[in-house]
Amino acid sequence: MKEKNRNSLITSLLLSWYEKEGRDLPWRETTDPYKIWISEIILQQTRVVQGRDYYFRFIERFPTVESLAAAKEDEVLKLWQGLGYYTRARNVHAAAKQVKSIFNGVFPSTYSNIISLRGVGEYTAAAVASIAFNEPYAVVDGNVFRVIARLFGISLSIHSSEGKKVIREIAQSLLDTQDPGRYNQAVMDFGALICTPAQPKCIACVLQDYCTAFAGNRVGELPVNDRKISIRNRYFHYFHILHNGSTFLQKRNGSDIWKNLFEFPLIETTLPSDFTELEKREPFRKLFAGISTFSVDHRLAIKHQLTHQAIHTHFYRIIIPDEIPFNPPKEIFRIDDEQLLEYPVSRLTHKYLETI
DNA sequence: AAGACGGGGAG
DNA sequence: CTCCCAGTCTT
Repeated sequence: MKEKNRNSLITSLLLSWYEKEGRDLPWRETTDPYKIWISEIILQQTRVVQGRDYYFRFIERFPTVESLAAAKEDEVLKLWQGLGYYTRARNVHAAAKQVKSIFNGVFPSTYSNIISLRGVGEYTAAAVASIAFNEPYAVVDGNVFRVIARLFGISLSIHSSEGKKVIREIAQSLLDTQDPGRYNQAVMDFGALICTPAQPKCIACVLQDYCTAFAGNRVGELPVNDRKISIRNRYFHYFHILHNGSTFLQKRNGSDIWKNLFEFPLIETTLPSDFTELEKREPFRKLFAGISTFSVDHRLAIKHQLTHQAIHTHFYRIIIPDEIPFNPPKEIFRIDDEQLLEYPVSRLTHKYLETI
């Protein structure tokens, strides 16, 4: 019973803190489940400041789930350009079509139906179900993990299934079932503003007296994150080809990075490579088959640092004389320069386009 | 259970 | 440079 009192005290302190100090976020002004869903997808692994403008643009272009379902994937990706994790854009589009075909165009109103949508996992389903439909599901995101691990002194890794299970159970036990949506947003704001990853504001914390980590001087050690990421080096050599007043693009596919985004013809190597060395490679000969004379101009070198890979990139501008016929492999298509900006591209390719 | 998936900001 | 952000999906 002591435990129960402590938990309900924590919950009410969290709620009264949120009442005074909670953030003013645009998607909190709506009760439209579609818009709340979009905001939750955009905010996956993404800071509020980074996603905010994307949310406005997305909602303006696609104000309803029907409008999104009717869109072309390229346009959805174009709106997502620069935000990262492009699977979210493809999934959100696919999910809108699911809503249309499976739920008659009406956004589903229960946790189990919401989680059946593409790209919606436990977190997003709990968030939308609680905020838009008042369903009693506690969210567990990075903030919640940190807040609960510290409050309750949980030393289990946040990547272990046991750790996830324990945190999820505590989160659910803290939930205010009268207003689950408000409670969920309160914990997340608390994690984002007070119980931050680095230099948490313990001095100003209303839960200080109830925090196991604070009492044991372990705030800096929790939550336990034993993830070790290795960074892979990759070498991309892009060719901005000019021929007869047009240029050339291709679409990325497979299960690699930037799936379904566009880019210039590319040769990837596992080791650093200069142009002279590239010319000797089979992919280069295949790309420029029959082209004996062309001019080469090294335009840009960029190291693009991502979470799991470092992409060392060179952009070359290749000018092929107009009188020489150029017939690249079929996956590479010809476009006019003015059309270049209509295609969704990675941040990396966009940086190059900004220089020309 | 472990990796892959982006980009940016903070320290 | 490392860490991590309103996570999800694939292997």
